[in-house]
Amino acid sequence: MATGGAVTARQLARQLGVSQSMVSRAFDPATSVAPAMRARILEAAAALGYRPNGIAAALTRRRSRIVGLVMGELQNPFYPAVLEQMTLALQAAGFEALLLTVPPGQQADACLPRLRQYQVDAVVLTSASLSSAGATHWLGDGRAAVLFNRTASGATPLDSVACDNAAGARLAAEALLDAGRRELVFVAGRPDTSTSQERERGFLSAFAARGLRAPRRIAAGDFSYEAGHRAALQAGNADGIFFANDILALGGMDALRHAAGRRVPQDVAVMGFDDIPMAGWPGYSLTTLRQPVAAMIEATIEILQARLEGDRQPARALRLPAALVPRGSFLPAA
Amino acid sequence: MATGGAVTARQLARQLGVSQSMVSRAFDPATSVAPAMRARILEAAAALGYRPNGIAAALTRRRSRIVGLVMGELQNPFYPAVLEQMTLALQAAGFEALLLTVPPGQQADACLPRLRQYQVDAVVLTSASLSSAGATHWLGDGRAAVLFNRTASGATPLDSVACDNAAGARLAAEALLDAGRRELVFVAGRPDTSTSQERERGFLSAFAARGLRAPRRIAAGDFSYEAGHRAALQAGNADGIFFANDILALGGMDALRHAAGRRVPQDVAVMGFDDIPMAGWPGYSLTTLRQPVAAMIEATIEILQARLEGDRQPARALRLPAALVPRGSFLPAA
DNA sequence: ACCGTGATTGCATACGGATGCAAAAGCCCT
DNA sequence: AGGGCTTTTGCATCCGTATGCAATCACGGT
Repeated sequence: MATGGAVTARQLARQLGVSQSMVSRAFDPATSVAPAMRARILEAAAALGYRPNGIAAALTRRRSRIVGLVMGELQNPFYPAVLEQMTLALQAAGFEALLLTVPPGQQADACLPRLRQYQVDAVVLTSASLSSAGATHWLGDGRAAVLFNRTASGATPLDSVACDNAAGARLAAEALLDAGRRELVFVAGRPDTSTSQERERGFLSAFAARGLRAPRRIAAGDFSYEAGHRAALQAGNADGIFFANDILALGGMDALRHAAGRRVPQDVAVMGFDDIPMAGWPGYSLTTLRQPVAAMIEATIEILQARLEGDRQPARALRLPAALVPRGSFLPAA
Repeated sequence: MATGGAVTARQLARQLGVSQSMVSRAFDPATSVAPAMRARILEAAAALGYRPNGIAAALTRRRSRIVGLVMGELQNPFYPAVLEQMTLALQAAGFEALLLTVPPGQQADACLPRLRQYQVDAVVLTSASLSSAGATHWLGDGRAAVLFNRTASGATPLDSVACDNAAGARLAAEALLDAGRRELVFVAGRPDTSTSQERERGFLSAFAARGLRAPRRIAAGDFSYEAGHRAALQAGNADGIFFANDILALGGMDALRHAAGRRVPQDVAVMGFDDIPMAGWPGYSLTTLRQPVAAMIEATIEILQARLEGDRQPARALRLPAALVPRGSFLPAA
């Protein structure tokens, strides 16, 4: 805290000959203060550099306006942009973001005590999840929690915001099938993630709808470049591969071209999911499905605020549509 | 804060028949409490899920144990790993990380009031900087600040931790020259960053030392893939290009290969700086200089702690050596 | 058994603001 | 001018913990 020369509300008040409460109220737009008085206080505050002590305010208000941001998978290039936009959006909504990192694939439960200790109002779990017990306990305290880019498993009572992975993956399958590709392969990522599962389900559903037999499935095991690379080497003579995300697809493309000697897209069409920045690089030019990140973040924050204001509706799983981004790694029939 | 069912020190104390102060002291390893008493309290605390309220503690202790992490350039793939390791290291040192984002190239001064309001103990500025006035004011409050991967400009009294950009860049120049490359080009990034400036200086110094005329310089203007791509297209028939960082180099390589029809490394050797994950991908296999990220983070935190404990020495600019990572985009003579 | 000394413990208060409640001040209308 | 109301304002108190100070305790030495 190091309250070096920090001016306090009392000092400001004394100097103005008013009570400390008035200073406090002047900063709360919801309370009624005579306009002249408020102006006088705010002006003096600006002059002296006074700003209410957020820590002290949190103590009495019993709300810290701090949101915990729990990130798994930071090394996936999809997330830096999310992180950046998310912190900006939180700031715009009047929150601060406390950043926690969780080893990929691990439950975020271990972070809860620390978040609780710092009286965080809410958590956004990005590619991380919470045990059902952890979630219930957390929510029971009147705190909020939203899963971002994950959906709650089973009966875990958590709100979630994600893109419609299944529908997006189905678009991918349909585009590949419409282009006449028949030897298709799905490369799965981390098996315990809702993203990988939903994308697989959506991809398969297109085959079922057309009465085609299910495509081959290769388990990459992980959402990494290396895993995609390894997986692609097992794809044999497939003429189309849909990877559960872009980073897998990039590894896969490199393997296909440099190790397997196959041409993309002539010999094999490649599609990914997320639309990370590198997907657009000319060296890859990866056809993919774009997640509506900005809209997802906006929705996340709206849910958060509603919950903090006491919304007690049952948890919702919000899904926003993914958009097909055609690029050189596979040009869908127009 | 939402202190739902949160147990307070008083409740715990009452239940144990001791005073609230004892509970407080039991959690502070520095105070002397009868071992049996401490054990009893900690045990009961664990049973009831009590943890001291960090917000309240911050208020009395006048230290929040929160560190502001100001990030510019999050879209540069060098930073996610930094961010991840930094938060983990901060956590290990008993701090929480408050994440703020700053538009690239902008001073971080605008964040200070918000950080001050939340009584942050210290700031780590990663690829962002502070005006001299802002720094002085901040430090004057008894708070700490460390620049990471930047060095303070002019008389700004800030500690900084960075890798030895000049020495690293000189290594690059020497390797290229030793391999007989003569038509060299330096591609600069954001002109107002210490990283770009120091790398340029180091690169040039090798030429001066050998009595060679300075290499050509192309200003990319920015540390982005696109900027690197554009810059490379102006490189003409250079036989070696050193880009101010990896992301520029990747854009450059793609431009050289796909747009300029030049082979890397046969026609033109390419080197970057940072060693981001993609530099190791087979499609690029970029020879680069690796920043000692782990050591840099460790040093950052040590400085932070020393300053918070009252260290008043003049600001230091710590530099850790970068290591040459030879890859396919240019194989230095052994 | 008594005193001195250092280790434990409890008491009271402070940290900086928010807020319920009651007093004070305006305001409108008759 | 006076009564009934609505705003404004000040007072007092509380949020949950840390900590200086004084009281209490345990224990060794004589």
